[in-house]
Amino acid sequence: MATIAVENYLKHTLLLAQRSPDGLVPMGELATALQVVPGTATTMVKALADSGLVLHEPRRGLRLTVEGRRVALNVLRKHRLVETFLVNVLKMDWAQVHAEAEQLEHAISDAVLDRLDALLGHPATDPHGDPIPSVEGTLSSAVYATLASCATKASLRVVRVTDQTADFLTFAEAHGLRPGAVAQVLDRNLPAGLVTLRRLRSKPFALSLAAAGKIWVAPVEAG
Amino acid sequence: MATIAVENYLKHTLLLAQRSPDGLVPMGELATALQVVPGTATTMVKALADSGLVLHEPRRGLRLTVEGRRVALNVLRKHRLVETFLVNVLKMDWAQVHAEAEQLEHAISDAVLDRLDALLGHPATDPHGDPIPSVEGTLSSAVYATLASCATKASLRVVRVTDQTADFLTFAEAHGLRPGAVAQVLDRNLPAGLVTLRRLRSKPFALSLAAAGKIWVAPVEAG
DNA sequence: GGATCTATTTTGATTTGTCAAAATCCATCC
DNA sequence: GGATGGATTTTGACAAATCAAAATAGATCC
Ligand SMILES: [Mn+2]
Ligand SMILES: [Mn+2]
Ligand SMILES: [Mn+2]
Ligand SMILES: [Mn+2]
Repeated sequence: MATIAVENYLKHTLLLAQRSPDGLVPMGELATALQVVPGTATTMVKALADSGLVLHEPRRGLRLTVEGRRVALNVLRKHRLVETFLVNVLKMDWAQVHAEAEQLEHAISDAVLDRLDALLGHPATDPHGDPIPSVEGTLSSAVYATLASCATKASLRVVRVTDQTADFLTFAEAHGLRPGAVAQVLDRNLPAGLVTLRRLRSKPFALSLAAAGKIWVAPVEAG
Repeated sequence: MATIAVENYLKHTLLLAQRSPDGLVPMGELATALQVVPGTATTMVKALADSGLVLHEPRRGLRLTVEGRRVALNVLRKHRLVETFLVNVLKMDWAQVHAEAEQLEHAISDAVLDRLDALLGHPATDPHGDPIPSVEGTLSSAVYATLASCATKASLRVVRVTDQTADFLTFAEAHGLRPGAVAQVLDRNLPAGLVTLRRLRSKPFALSLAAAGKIWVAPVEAG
């Protein structure tokens, strides 16, 4: 069985590999994500490579093997289903559940996972709009526009909020920016780095381009 | 924060101290319960004593400090509430949930614990009839008769099944011996070590005195 | 092409939790 | 009172995961 540390290394490797065309994850990015010093990541990655869970290309980075990806997807599925349970069933704050799931993802058996999945009605996404890997190991990689890149004036549906920090999620929540909400970009001022937004029947407000880029949106008529 | 190992040592110390009038737990019993060799338990207990969680009386045993007992009760509360959740909400087999809870008890935060407790309606006992410690840290120590010690012929209500092994629980379940069930002892043959039992409107069956001693019962009119 | 800078790796050490096996204590039994 | 035996402790070793700091490899920039 994979230890908690191994599960965390594999899960973060999967997440970092997503935004890298060749799936190669630099050692430094992995170390930062896991909050360890670079030397620790190197040591661990070599051990993971010995176990056949990753391929280590010295000085270039690492990538998951098929087996490593299988384990990582299972952990990610647990993480996101647990978050969904905590929000939908236990009614916890969506800003808190990431930290909780970070622990629970390692303690839940596959048997409990299946029951949770059924109880929740086999959800496709978690409370933040993050896709939940299927039991078979498929993970949606759909890419959307963001409030920093979308057309102005059009009505758009929020589909995903890609920042797990409690502060950002609390801010988003306060302005009604959760998956399902409808909003339109009134104005985008690139020199100032500001986006002005209005939710359906609410007062307009502004946020930075950096913050806007974390909110993914889709046309209202779709799905 | 206490590590998983520390939490397990404290929880098992609490459980073993329950059936010892002075609360002193011999090192060997603790080692057996935790499935480690005696030397490992000695080493760990000395570390726990340094942390102020137990008192170590060399060659005699150990006992929990007030702080150690507080931590142990919190872990036990998590264990038993998780078992209750797994059986009552996720409809899992009561023979499986002990092993699941053994992991989950270390991954659940106090915030999640409170929500679970509310969702379950603040239960007093878990699916096996084991008392759930209160948030304030009180734990019922009520002692009942067992099918090995109770009066014969009288109708009795099962209140607790004190063996967590899957085999025994599956056997008990198969004969309807779960908390709430009503049964009577038809006969007790001490030389043969056999107890003959009948549940309400069911065929009589026999089990060993050892097995009968694990089923706790109370008069039907009580509680 | 050589100096410089940065990411990565290596080295040596530490913490936590464990085992195997030897040493020791102490209660009990003649 | 001394021998015996079982429980406990000690000793030495090990695996997993980590850090601090030194060494190294590559890329980049004159
Ligand atoms: Mn985690
Ligand atoms: Mn999420
Ligand atoms: Mn446990
Ligand atoms: Mn129980």
